[in-house]
Amino acid sequence: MRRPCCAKEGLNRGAWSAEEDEILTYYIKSHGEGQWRDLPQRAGLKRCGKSCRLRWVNYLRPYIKRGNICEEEEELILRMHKLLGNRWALIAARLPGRTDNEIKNYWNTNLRKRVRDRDRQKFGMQTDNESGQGRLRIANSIVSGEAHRVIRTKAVRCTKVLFQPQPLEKEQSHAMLSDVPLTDSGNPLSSSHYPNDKNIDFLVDFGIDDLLAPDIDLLMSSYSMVHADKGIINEHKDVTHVNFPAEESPCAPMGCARRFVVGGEHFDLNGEIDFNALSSLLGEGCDDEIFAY
DNA sequence: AACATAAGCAACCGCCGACAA
DNA sequence: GTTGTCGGCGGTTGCTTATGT
Repeated sequence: MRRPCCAKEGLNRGAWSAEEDEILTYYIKSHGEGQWRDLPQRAGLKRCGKSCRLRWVNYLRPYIKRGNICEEEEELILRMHKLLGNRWALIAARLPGRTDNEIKNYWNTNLRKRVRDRDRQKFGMQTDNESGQGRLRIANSIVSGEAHRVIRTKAVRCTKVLFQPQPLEKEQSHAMLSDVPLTDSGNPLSSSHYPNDKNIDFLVDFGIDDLLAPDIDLLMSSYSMVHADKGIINEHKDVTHVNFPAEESPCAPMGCARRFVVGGEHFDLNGEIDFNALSSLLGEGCDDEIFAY
């Protein structure tokens, strides 16, 4: 039987006071993160451990950016959401200083409605205003990113993928896809497995996630270029290689560790795959076909 | 000015996967 | 293989603020 993360009685709830923030920040800076269950007691906070973690992660942690999501970030969110669905933590991981909660809130309050209206225009449906609906709380399958089906895929073994270290032009993005994927046995795939092959075997053998990682790298690199121009960020400029150490990637068919390195930082890619996004990525129209395996 | 409604967002809840015993 | 714990995630709630009437 799972015990609750903390005793609920006598604990503070709701908004955090400045004093609580100070105590939590001081404690974590001197003792480090982790041990959230016991942290409140040790720090002298009348809060649930989960609440402490959430407060730290979403608000108190250093280098958190708040508000003013710029156009480039917004574009990145839209594209990532199209690729990954509601995987807020994954999306936030690609937006330095942003938290999953902020991205989620931003999507729910700004982007979702906008994209939904766009989709409805596209499919000739009513807008919210036209139908007289108010604030939507329940999940709506027509909501963007979900208007087309999102499929959970099985990953395949992939032990190592290397990218050329030279700087990439945007036009070269799709060329990244052809950077020596490996088969289960570790051998390079034949040219028949490359993206312009419509054969479904391409998806099975190549590994759908392998397609997405480069695309996300592209997103990051293009995003970084824009921001580097503005002097905002530059830490993601050098997308140099993708590496899947065999010992870290047992890569059973159900779960391949999808890890890539951007500017020295490691990212894991675990996500639902949007095949429509994939089709646009590949420049192939597969709207009418759903591949599941 | 007062009230109603909508929007924004911090925080909570419950579930799940990873891990250890 | 089973059970319990922990940390993390996504969905949802509810309070606060903004806007409309």
